Amino acid sequence: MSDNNIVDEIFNNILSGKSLIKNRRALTIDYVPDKLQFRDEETKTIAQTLSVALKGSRPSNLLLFGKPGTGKTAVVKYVIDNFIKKASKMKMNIHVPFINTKFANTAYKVLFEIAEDMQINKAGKEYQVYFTGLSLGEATDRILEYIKQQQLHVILVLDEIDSLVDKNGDDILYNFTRANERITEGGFISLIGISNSLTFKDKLDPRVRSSLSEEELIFNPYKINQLQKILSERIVIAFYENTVTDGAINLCAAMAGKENGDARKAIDLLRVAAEIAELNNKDQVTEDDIRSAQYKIEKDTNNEIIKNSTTHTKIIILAILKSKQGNTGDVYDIYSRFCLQTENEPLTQRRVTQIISELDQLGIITTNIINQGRYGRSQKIKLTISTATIKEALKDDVFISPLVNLIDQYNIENN
DNA sequence: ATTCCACAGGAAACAGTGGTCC
DNA sequence: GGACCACTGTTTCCTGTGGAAT
Repeated sequence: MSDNNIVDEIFNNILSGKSLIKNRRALTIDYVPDKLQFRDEETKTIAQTLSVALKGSRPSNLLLFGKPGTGKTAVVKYVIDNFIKKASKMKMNIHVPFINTKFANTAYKVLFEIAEDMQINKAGKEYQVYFTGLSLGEATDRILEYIKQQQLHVILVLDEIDSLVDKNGDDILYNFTRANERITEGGFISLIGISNSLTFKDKLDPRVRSSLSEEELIFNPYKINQLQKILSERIVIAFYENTVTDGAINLCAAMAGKENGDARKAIDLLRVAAEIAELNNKDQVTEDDIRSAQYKIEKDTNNEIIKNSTTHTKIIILAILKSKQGNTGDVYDIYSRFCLQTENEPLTQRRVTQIISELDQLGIITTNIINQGRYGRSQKIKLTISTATIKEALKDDVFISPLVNLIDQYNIENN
């Protein structure tokens, strides 16, 4: 069969094939349903806190904790959507910049995003926060001055606040929790922090901690039966009738339940499974499709991570692959040799340790600290992905592919 | 009880880059 | 055009760790 026929077949299959999904947006991360399940108490608390703050024209800060996919962001977005509608009816002057600090990952980027979101950058040159060039102090001053002049009520939402503080410290939070002392008349800023880490608070300056966590909410992970209900409800919105089997829903909930009760993951798994079923021209999403989806998501994620890594990270991955002992020293030796072979200046051991720990966080490898007494302390490093995945991801990298061939030779010699 | 190994990982500093301001 | 600013990736320096060896 020629390539053209394969393309034709796939094209025809997809276009003429049965569609299982009727509302794709309902299966994306940004979708906020009309009614949120199992989070009534949390919704009430946030709405109450904000209502009281707006009624009394005074700030009120909130801190939300919970593992990924426990509905923190969805609940906040849900409350805020309703708030904005209400406020515009009542002609209240409120602004709600929603900043994901995983993307706006420096203090300055957060300030820039706030200015963009509140359209401060269109308000006049004296308030403008440029993409770069200003000092942090000047950028903060301009935003606060604008809030003061316009007498705005601002509810600043910082999503993934823990990653911002990890990287940049809590200076920006300090500035904003203290800002109201400077905006004495008219406007004010309330802060809602959303954190994936429960220990995040310990990293804060005591003054920031006390004012930021006036009110705290913990989002517990969803249980498997709750995930089943969430999925069932979402399926009604997103899928045509009878297109997802009960078995598929149960397996999907069980898989996501095992990983911290992550509802986002459950919905994502379902979406990919449905796409696989559609591609195969099936009438229903079954358990097999869920399993295939799980495999595809893992494979695609790892492939993307490796492909987009720097040359040094790629060489380190290959060094781990080649290392027999799998300890830091051995991996560093092999890495240094690989660098010489590819005419790269090797990084220091300190930096390599850092990269290894980053790979651990990404789930590409696992590390275990082992103590060998007199023979020191080291990490046992193991790859969690297959050699085939690594080779597939690196095959198009002209600088690295000679090393991949070298690993192949090594494997043949050792078999 | 003390020494020693082989690191882990925090803190600070630095270089290079890309931007604005005056 | 030079001063100034922030960001990223890195190096340098340093302290801490825990169990085997002495």
